[in-house]
Amino acid sequence: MATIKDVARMAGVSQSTVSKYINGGQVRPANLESIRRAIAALDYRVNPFARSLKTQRSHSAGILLPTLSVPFYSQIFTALDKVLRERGYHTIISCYSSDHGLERDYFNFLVSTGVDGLIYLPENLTADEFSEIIANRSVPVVQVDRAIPGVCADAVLTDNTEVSCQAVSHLIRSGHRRIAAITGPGSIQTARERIAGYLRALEENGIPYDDSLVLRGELIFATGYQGFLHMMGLAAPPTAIFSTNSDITIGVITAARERGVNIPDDVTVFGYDCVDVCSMMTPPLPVVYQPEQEIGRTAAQWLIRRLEGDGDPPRTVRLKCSLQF
Amino acid sequence: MATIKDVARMAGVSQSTVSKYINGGQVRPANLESIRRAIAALDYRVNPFARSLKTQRSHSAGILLPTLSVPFYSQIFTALDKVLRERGYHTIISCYSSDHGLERDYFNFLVSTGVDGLIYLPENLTADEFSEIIANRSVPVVQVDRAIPGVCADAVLTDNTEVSCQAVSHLIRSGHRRIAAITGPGSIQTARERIAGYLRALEENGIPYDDSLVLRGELIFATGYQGFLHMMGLAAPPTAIFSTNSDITIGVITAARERGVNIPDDVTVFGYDCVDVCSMMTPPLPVVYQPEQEIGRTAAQWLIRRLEGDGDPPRTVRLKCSLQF
DNA sequence: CCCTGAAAACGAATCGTTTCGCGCAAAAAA
DNA sequence: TTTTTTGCGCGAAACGATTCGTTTTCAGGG
Repeated sequence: MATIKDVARMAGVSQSTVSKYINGGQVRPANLESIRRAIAALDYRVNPFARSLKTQRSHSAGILLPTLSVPFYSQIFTALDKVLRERGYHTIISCYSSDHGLERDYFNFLVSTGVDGLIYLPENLTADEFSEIIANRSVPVVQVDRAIPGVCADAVLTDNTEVSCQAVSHLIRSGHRRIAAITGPGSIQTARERIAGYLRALEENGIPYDDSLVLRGELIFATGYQGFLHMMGLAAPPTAIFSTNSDITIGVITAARERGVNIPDDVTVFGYDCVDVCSMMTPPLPVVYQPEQEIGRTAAQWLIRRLEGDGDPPRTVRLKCSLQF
Repeated sequence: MATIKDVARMAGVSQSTVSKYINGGQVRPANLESIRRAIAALDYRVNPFARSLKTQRSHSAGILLPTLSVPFYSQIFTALDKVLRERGYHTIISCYSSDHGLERDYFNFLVSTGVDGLIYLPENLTADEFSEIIANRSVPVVQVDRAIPGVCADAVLTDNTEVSCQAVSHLIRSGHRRIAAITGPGSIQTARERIAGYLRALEENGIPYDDSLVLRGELIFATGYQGFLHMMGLAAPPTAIFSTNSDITIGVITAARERGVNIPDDVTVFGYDCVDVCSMMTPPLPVVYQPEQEIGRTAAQWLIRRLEGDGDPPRTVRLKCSLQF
């Protein structure tokens, strides 16, 4: 492989001039041409490792999230990636499968890999673990969808509580009084917020809270599937279910189909995410739409700002979700 | 940031000894302990750039694919990533949005980024473009799901023709004679193969081929949606539709719902991929299941083998798909 | 007590860039 | 023409690890 030295020799200039050429500095037209030719002749390409060693930058951003198998996350990623790429960054991705140990390890690994910055969708990490890994390293982090309490870093979130309240209120207006909620574990911020919205809607409408109608579990198919069976087995089953995650929703619907329970005649289901799947149901499922594109774009833009040296105090934004019928 | 030099000084040994310690060589117990302490005291971490410059390896694998928004791809990625991570590689991902220009650019970019190897799901690149980018660089490439004709590299594929033939034969056995196929553009290998299977099934069952029943378009929602409307508008509409992609299937079903066409009473739909979504339909959609896990795992394992120096001639495997009712 | 040989430490060179200060020459101002 | 400015090229010193050939260390045997 040819090096910058070879190019310099062949072009009859010094290394520094070639370097300047490569990085867009001023070079005399005559030299410019001979360097161009030498590079072409030698098929020279910059060695990224040497460059990074010198600059201490890799032009890469780490993305740490639970999984890409959930459309909500993969959509966010797609939007992220587009923006980052346009700015010359590539993305190093890590999925920790909702495993606390892996989450910590990958976070660590990612940081020591030399990423310039990090976009992070947290789940189990504590503020202490976070600080310990980041230590006195200068790696900007943008949190997405959830924020670790006590961590000092940007966060791009959604208005879970607000939109959940709207969704449940909508069910109440449609005449439902016994409304179940199937959601993620209490350790996950978004799950807590969505339940908070659910509770607020009940309260605002004077409906007493029934503990047996709220179910928490992992954010997976089985939670919805079994949750549905559980709810239908109650002495007084709900007439509507607020399902706060796409996998859970698919589980709920599959269980209903297998049991011959008709949606929405026998029980109404309100979903979250994966709008296209919900809208292909007969009739379409009402659903909470989250602005994945905007979330991803915003997070990427914020990270880039930090990478360009913005030292302002961390900020948080709550993007608006909407109901889709 | 502390360097290996600082550690050496504090521990009272030479750099090379510290290096040996880090990389798991033999070190005298006394030194071992003092190095350990120095590293902890200084919070020293290996500088990945310096290491890579020296070794010319980054311990990273590039993944180049059309998008992660399609479950089939994201599932493959998930499986890939797991295997690679376990072996200490991180993954740099690039989605080219089915755009020929981006595909070429990102391929180039990825290679010049310094990845050790590449897992590649190709779409538009020609063998010439491929060779020009790879040139005399020693970056092993494993192709996935599709293979560029004339390119000399490993390929992990599925038996598209075979399973498509089975699917269509199944429809025929159920009494269908007018079966439509909605599929990807002819430029995509898998689309061609699936149509080949469709044709073989017709032929084996003595059903004449009707050109108006085969529709090619992009692998997106709109193709299915409009394809469905088109088919139903024919003078003699089909009684079954073989839909060879998940987004297309969702489009087909949405269009059917909006038009009040009942599936499967009015028209039968046979899907491809996204088994969980298909199985939540009432009744479940029959569907071709592709072994995403196995595809991803195999590709990752093959790449690792190459990275470990395996110089055998390239191989190709066709993994078996199955029908799911 | 010395010698021997293997194990481990050493020091310097190297990987391929970028950067910094200096100097020269040509263009602009006097 | 002389002086000042400006524009570019040059050479050498980093960046922080690994590696290689050589020297030191230290048991154990004679």
